[in-house]
Amino acid sequence: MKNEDWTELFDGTRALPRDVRDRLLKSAHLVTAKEGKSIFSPDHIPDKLLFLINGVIRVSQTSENGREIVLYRVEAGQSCVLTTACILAEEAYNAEGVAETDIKAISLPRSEFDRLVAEMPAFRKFVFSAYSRRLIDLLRVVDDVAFGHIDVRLAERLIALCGGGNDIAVTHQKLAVELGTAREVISRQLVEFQKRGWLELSRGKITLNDKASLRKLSNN
Amino acid sequence: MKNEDWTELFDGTRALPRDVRDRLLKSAHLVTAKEGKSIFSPDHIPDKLLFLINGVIRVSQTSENGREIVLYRVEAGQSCVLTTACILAEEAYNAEGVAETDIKAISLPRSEFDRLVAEMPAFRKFVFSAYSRRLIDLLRVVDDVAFGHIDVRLAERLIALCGGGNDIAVTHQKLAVELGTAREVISRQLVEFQKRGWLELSRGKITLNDKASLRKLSNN
DNA sequence: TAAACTTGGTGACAAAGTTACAGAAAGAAA
DNA sequence: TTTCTTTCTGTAACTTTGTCACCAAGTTTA
Repeated sequence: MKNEDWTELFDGTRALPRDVRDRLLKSAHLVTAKEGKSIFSPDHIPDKLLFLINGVIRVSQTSENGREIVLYRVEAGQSCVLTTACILAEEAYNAEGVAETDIKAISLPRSEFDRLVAEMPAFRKFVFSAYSRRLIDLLRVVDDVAFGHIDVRLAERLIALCGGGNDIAVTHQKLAVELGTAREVISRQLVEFQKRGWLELSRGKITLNDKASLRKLSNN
Repeated sequence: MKNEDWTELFDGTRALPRDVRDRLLKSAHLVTAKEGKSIFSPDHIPDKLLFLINGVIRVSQTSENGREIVLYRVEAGQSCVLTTACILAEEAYNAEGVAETDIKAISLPRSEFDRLVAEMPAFRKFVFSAYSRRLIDLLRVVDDVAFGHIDVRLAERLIALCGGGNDIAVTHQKLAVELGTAREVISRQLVEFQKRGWLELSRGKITLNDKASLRKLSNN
């Protein structure tokens, strides 16, 4: 991307008056990160608000005994509010954001963030909207983990990850992290799906043969 | 409580200038609800911000198949932000807030809420603080449900619920809802604790005999 | 090529959730 | 009071999920 007007890309900034947007173009700056880079973690909480232009940030949580669960993903056009939330709260938490792809984002200083929230109703709405989005994402995770069945959740996730195509490049361990369970549980379930002819397994790759059945199991 | 200055009771309003507080005393009004009353639910989302003066609101989530889990509690001096969050997001969610005791609260109209967030840094900080508090509460719930062991979680909850004393007036079913599990699982675990001499069971009541052991199991 | 690491397969077992009842205690109705 | 009804608890059998231990095949590194 050329050095274009990124304020055009976000709901929260597109609606702002021209002079404010020009101010933003000066005060904020572009940051990039390679795939796999940690964007925030308990050790490293940035004091900026991130607006994601390109790529995906995967936010996950790791337990004491090392198991991990994916909470949600921040996609292009969205902002990463968990960090700003957690600057205020001084309680311990163990969520981490990792660049799932190479990413490009706008980094907005806290002072400017505060000022925008104060002065611009459109921006305020965007921020609150982002918060509620994440709250609801988490409600969904709680529901899934507490009450969901592993076969349904796995089918759901496979459909979500294939993205139009039929192949998914993913290890059983990665899928286990998606759902917050153990690798063996995923392997078992995948073999079961394979027996039903719904998919083919190979090292590091899953080929979906019968998306309809998977979709049916996952109720979408 | 007499018709006092409730703005003194909240972090978010105590720090405001006198004239703003006087304005609030006029625009907001006192609401009360009896124990057991539903404060908000998917069917009924109030468009006000609630400031809780007295009592406790229990926020829980119910699954399709009827099982339920307690997410967190809103206590006196806190505000109930989940509702405001969810007005914006149009996605479905199934959290409900129920008055766990008789409650007394201040109801602030949305317009006034917006204005305060815009104009008053102290209020803004309070609101963001409330959001992050809930986000972190939910992170904790996810961690517990996904990775926690039921004996540890139950011990923890028993210690939290006894509140200084030794008796807890609660049914096994209620405890199951606290942890998002089944009644039978709780019964089984309570019998185990009883065998170890940590507590006594009777209908609708649990008497803790050895809080130290429970506390040790729950790692606090 | 050999060694080290990653990925996946498997069996045995433990923990937690489900199903299906039964009986005791408390409260309401006759 | 006695009977009926509801609520609460106990329990056994079974299924699902999570854990542990270990091995084998593929991949990368030395």
